[in-house]
Amino acid sequence: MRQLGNHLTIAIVGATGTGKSSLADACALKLGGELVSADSIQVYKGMDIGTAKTPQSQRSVPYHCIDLVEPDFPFTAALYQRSSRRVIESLIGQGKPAIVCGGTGLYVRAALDDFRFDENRELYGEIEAEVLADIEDAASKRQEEARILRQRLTSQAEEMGVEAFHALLTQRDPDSAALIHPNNVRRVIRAFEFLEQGSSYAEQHGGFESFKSVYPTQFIGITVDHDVLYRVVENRVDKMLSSGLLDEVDKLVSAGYADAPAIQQAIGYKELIPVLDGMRSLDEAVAEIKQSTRRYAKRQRTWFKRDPRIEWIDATEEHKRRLTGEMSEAEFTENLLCRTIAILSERQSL
RNA sequence: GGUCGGGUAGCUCAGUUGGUAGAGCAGCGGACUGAAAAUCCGCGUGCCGAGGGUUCAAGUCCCCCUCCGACCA
Repeated sequence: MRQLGNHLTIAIVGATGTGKSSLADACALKLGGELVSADSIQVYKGMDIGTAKTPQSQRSVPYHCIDLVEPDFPFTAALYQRSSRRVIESLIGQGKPAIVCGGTGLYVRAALDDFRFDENRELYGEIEAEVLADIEDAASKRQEEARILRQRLTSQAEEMGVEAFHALLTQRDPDSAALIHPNNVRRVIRAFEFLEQGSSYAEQHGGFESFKSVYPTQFIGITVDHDVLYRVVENRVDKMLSSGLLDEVDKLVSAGYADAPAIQQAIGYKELIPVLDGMRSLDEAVAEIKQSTRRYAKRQRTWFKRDPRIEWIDATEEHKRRLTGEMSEAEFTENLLCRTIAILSERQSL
């Protein structure tokens, strides 16, 4: 079994709560590989319960791309690409499979696909660091400059109004403007940033539809019917709260991270800050967390659905049995692992 | 038991002088290359509580029944 996939990278994807993490851990153990997280929030230190990071005690193999930076660090998909690829390449060098596991679609593609963020490296400068701390260093070199540009564009958008701002983009770069809805100010800003670097949003966008991985990769996706997944997700949110999510948020706030973009964006964090301030009830916040999680799961589904490389495993029945207690966590994971291995064997015999 | 108010989309409600309905939220679908757990786009048929009446035409007026709420006994 060891040889099975030792030259192969494995990606395990799907919406939150489908059971990716436990499968990926078991899979990595079985294949003698290591785990590479593809999650935009798990990269932050101190955000553990709310991001459902696999607790240290339950990790069977080394985990990478987790706890990379402090919550106020402006992390990006490009930085993720650099750090994940460094790990994957090193694992390939050692003949160990990398198990890439996560729900952030963009990060999965950044790690594995021919996505280029580095056409204009000068934005952040060359990052050749071996150590993660150096990423922070290298990034901070141009960080200030990038922030000023983005601020300038943001206030320009506010002054002009979205329509005029988009019209300006149409003048400067009609191809890119055609791809972006005027109301999507963030992306219009992004398109101007490309122009500042002498590149273009439209140009980059061209590669989106071609699903070509840079490493030989087997994609495994887990699906679960909506109603079942929603029940799983709601249970999980309740569990997070009983395991101290509120305390975790409190700690982050005390550490001065209340306004950090990561916290302001992350489901389970942004909703609880007003609770700590006494501005809203816990019940209300919890209901909102569940709702945002459901919507998030939907967006993830939409993202992964269009990737033709993914081999889907439907885990609806297994989740149902887990909910009723008929099936244990271990049996659940074992079941998914068997099906994953079957897919890998089939691939290898081709 | 009586009086008044109300029963319209999953929820909260609009609905003008009668011309067979529309907002917000929820929900669903979609997009996505340096903020992505973010950002953005699209989608509204529902026995208008039941029955009867007036009318060419009733969510809208009349009668009756029923349910909910408030008040009076």
